[in-house]
Amino acid sequence: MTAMPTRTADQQRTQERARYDAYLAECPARQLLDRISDKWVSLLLNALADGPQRYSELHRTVAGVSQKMLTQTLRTLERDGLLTRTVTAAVPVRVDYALTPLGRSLLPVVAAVKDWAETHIEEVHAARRAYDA
Amino acid sequence: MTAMPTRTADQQRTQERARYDAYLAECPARQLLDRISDKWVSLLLNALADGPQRYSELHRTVAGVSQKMLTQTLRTLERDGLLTRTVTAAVPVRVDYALTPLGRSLLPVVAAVKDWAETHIEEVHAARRAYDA
DNA sequence: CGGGATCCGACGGGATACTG
DNA sequence: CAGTATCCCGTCGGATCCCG
Repeated sequence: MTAMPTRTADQQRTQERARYDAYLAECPARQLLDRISDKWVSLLLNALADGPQRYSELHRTVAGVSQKMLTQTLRTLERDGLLTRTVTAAVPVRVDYALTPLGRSLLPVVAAVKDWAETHIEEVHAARRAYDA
Repeated sequence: MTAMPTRTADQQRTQERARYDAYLAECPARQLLDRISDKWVSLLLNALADGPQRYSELHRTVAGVSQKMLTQTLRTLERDGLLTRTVTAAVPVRVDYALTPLGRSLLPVVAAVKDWAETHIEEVHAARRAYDA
């Protein structure tokens, strides 16, 4: 019995992929992309850019979002320190959301994405038409 | 029988959400975000930033990606005019991928995201720790 | 070497109903 | 008003096998 490799090539690749996944999980850029690429995050950030808004106001401003996703998205943004949640005890209750300085510092990044998109989207569409033909 | 509204409030909201979804589908910024937020897109863009690479090279460079997703992602990027696919007839076949000027113009945007992430990720992590406590 | 085709499990997210 | 809880279905993406 000679020195057989303990792991097959497949097992090695699986392991490497696991390690790469772990690396990506730590990668700051990856984490931020996962955040702002969320369907509702950039919409909410922009909605709050002009000042604080109540839950129901946000629900109206970002008309397409469901209650579940609105709440869930706001929670994660609060957890990440990008916005604050202020509860005013009253009847009925009042909850205001506002950007933190950290959240506000993210606006230019979102704007950069938006700018590239609006400048080059027509080229992309043209490329698609050409490709599909 | 008085003037009853034909649609209930629920139906109206459903319609509005449909309209909003349609609006988002057309929104350039949304489309771009959907692209670059794809798990592998920014990785591939960066991998090709230093010059063209073959399929197998990309497969090794971006170690975590599966064949399926690598091919699929490259196809959509090609369709969007962000990179080119060059087949060299030979045995075995050789396929090279390279960024187009349009794809290259996207690099600064990805870099902006990366910069914010690396600068502020620690604040985000701190905020999470505080929130979880 | 560079894919295409197929199957299938996980999960993201909408709809709905209920609550302090 | 501002949520929470549950169900449920569609899609994404990995695994696997096959091909020119």
